[in-house]
Amino acid sequence: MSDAVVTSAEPIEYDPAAMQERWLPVWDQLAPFRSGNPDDPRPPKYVLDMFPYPSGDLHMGHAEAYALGDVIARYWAQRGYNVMHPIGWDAFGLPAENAAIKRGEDPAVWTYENIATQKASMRRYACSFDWDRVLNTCDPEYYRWNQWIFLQMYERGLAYRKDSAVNWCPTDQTVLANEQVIGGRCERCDSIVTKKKLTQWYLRITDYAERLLDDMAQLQGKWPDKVLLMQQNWIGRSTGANVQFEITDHPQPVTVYTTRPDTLFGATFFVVAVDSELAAELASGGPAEDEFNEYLEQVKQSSDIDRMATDRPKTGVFLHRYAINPVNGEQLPVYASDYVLADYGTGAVMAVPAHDQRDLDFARAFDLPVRVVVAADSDPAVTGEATADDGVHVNSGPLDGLGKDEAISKIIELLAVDERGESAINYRLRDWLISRQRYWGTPIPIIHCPSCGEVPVPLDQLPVELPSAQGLDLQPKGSSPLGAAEDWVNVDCPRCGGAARRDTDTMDTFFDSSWYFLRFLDPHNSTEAFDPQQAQKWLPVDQYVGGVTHAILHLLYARFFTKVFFDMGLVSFEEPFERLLNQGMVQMDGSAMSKSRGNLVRLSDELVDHGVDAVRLTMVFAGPPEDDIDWADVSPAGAKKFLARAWRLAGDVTSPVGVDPTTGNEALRKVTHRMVSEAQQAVEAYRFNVAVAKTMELVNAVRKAIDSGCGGADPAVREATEAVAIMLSLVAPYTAEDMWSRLGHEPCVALAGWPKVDDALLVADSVTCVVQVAGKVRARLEVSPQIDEDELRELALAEPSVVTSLDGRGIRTVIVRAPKLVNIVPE
RNA sequence: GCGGGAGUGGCGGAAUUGGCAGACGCGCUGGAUUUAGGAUCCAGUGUCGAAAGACGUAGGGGUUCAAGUCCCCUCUCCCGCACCA
Repeated sequence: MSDAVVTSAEPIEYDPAAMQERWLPVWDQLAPFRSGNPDDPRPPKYVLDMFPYPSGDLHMGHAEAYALGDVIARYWAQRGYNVMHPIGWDAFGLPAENAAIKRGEDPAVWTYENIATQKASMRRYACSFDWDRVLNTCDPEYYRWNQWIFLQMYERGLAYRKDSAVNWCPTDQTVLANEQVIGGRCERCDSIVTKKKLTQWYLRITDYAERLLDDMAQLQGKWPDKVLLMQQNWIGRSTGANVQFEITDHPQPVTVYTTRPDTLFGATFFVVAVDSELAAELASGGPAEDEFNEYLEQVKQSSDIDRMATDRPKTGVFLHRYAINPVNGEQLPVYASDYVLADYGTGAVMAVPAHDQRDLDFARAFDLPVRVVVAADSDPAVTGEATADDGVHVNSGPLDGLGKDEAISKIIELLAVDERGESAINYRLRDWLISRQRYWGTPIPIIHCPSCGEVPVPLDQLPVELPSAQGLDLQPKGSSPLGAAEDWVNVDCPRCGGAARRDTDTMDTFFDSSWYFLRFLDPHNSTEAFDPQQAQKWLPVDQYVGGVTHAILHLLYARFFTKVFFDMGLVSFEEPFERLLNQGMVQMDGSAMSKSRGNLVRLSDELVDHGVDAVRLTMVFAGPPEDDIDWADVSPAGAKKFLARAWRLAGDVTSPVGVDPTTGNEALRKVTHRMVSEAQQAVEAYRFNVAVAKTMELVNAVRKAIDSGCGGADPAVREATEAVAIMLSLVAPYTAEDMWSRLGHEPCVALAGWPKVDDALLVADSVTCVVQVAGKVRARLEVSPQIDEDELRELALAEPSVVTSLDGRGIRTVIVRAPKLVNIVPE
C-alpha cells in the first residue's frame, strides 16, 4: 500500500449514473413536491402536464414535455409557491385492447404493466410530481365519476341518444367523433372513414358553442394564438338568415339557412342533402324515387375522402318538385345532391349559381339558369367563376341599387313582415358522439327496458364496473364485446323490475380526460367527483403544458365540461386552464420518429449514454419550447460537458457555508445578480433556452473568477456557484443536488429558494455608448449610466473618428438616446 | 380554395418599446497540458478584403436620424380547415 497522497472520498469525475443512484432514495424520503398539506402557508399554484397514455415506456416526446413542464413547476416551487404538479394515466383506449387481442390477455394487465414502467421511468427522470395524487382513468374509483357526470348531463338533457349517419372506422370497428376524423381518416389508425347509420349517445356541446367561442376572449394572450384560432374555426360561427320556402305538394314549408339572403332574387334552383330525411320524404312516391334511391346508395358507399375532393363533378337527382321563392313566387326545381350536408343548417339550400361557386358548378353540370343579382365585372355564366364579392344589387326588386350589407338588412326586414325569414346564426360544431363499440372504456350507465325505455342506473349502484375480459371475444366486430357478457348485460329494470339490458357501448376516452384535472384535487374521494372547496383553492390550472395535437379535441371538451360544472354550481370559473404552453415534437433527421422509418431514438439509450440531466438539458436548451426539436441537430454530449463544467465549480469553492456574500468580489456579484435576474425573466416568458444560456454565462464567469480572478475563496464565488446550483435545479436536478451537497448544504436544492436579486447590483458602473454618423457606428464611449444628453452629445462630437467621418460636412441633427446611443446626421 | 405562422452564420438558436445583428451552445481551426484521450483549459470562427473598410437577417420596394423588428409586393417552407350554403 502506498503512503502517498490521500485521495478524497468524493468522486472526482462528474458521474451522472452515480448521482442518480445517490439522490433518488434521498428524494423519495424527503418527498419535496408533496402539495397536500392543508396547513401549508405557501400560496397555491397548479402546474399540469397532459397525462400520458400508457402505451409502453416513456419516449423522447414524453422526455421533452416533462422536462419543460418541470422547469415551470420547479421554478414556482423555488419562488416559494406550494406547487401542485400531479400525474396520472389516461388508461382506457384502443391500443390496450388491440395489444390484448394480439397477446390474448386482459387489457388491464397490459395497461397496469405499462403504467408501472412509465411510473418508474418518471421517477428516474426526476419529474417533480406529487406522487400522492396519482390517478388512473381505468380504475373504477375514477370512471365511477365519469358515469356520475354522464348521468348529471343526462338529467339536464345534455346527453341524449339519436339515430344518425355517423363516422365509422372499418378497422377499429367503432364510431368516431367528428373531431377524431382527420382529413377523412381515423385519427388512430389512419383508415378511411365511412358513414354508418347508428343510434348513438351524444353530448350537447353545441348548446355551449357561443360560450365556448366568446369565453376565448379571457384566454387571449395566455393561450397560443394558433390554438385559439383553431378552436374558433372549429366552432365556426356564421351569421345569415333562415328563409322559408313552400314546396309543391308538401304540407310544411322548408327552411334554408343562407349567409347571403341578399342574393335571394338570384336563386334558380333548390338543393336538399341526399342523406337527409327531407330528401327521402320529397322523393318518396314521386317519379324520381328509384333514381333517388339508387343515387343515395351510391353516396353511402363513398367515403369522406371521396366526398372531400372539392373539384370532383357535381352529382344529383331532380326530384320533380318545386320550391317557391318567397320573394318573387318563382318555381325553383328541387334537387337532391351530396354537396349539401345533412347535418349543417337545415340540410337544404337555396342555390344562387351566379354568386356561389358550388351552386354554379352544379348549375353548369345540370344546365340550369344563372342569374346575376350583384353587379360584377365578369359574367359567371361565361367564366365559370361565381362572383362572391360585395357589389350593387340588380334584378332584385326592392334591393336594387343597394350594397351587400344594406341589402341583407333590407331583405331580412321584408321577410320578417309575413314571417318568411329571420336572421340566424349557425355553427360548424356538431354534438359530440361519445358511444364506442369497444371493451376497454367506461360503461355507459344506462339500462334499456322494453317497457320503460332508457333508464339511468341509480346513483347508489355506481360504478357500473366492466365485466372481466376473461372469456369475452374482444375482436372488433361492429358491436360492443360487452354484449356477450350475458351475466353483466342482463339486469332488472331499476324502474319496473322487469328484465332489461345494459347499454353495451363504452364512452369515448376523451370523456375521461375532460375533467381529470379536477380529480387530481382529491383522487381518492369516494363521495364526490371532486371537492368544490379544493377546486376553489387550486383552480383554474395556472399553467397547462401539452402537445398541440390536442388543440381542438381535448381542450375543447375540457372547456365544455368546465362550463357544465359551472352551470351545476360545482365550480366558480368557466375556463379550466389559465395559461397554456404547447411544446413542439421531437423528430429525428427531419421527420417524426417511427420504427418503420428506422429513425427511432430510444429514450432509455439516451439516458444511459448521457445521463438524465444531460437529456433534460438538451430538451430545454434546444430552442423555444414551442418549436420542434430535431435530435440530429442537438448535442446531449455538449449538455453533459456543460453540466460537468458547472459541477466542477462546486469543488473549487473554498469559503464556508453562510459566508457573507456582500464582502465578495463586486464584479462577479454583479454578473451573478444580472444573470439570475435575466434567467428569471426568461423562465417567466417561456424562453427556457435563454434561461439556460444565462446560467452558462454565469458558469463561464465563475470559472474565470476562480482561475484568473478573485479565486475560489472569495465569498462572491460561493454566492455565484450556489446561484448556479439553484438555476440548474430547474433543469438538471441531480447535478444541482450534488453541487448543493458539495457546497456543504443539506438536501433539497429544489426548495432552497430562488436567489434574491439585489437591484443595486443590477446597475452597471458604465455603459458602452454607440456613436453613429448617418447610422453607421464610428465610435464607442464608456460613459456613466446617468450621463445627461448634453454632456453625451458633446463627448460624441468631440470624438476624433466622428470628426474624420463627418469630413467637414455640416450637422443636420443629432439624435441622443442617453446613455446608449448618439446618431449624428450630417447635411 | 380559405385561414394562420415562419424564413437570421456550416448547424440549433439570441436580439423589451425600432437603437452595436449573430448572446449561449454545437461544429470547426489553432494553441497549452497530457504516456494517452471522445478529458480539461485558452484563443479564434458571418461574408469579401493584406488592411482600412465594405457588405450582410429569403428577394424587391417603402416609412424613419435609425429596420431582423413597422408597411406593401414577390418567392419558399410549415401548420390548421376543407362542398359548412
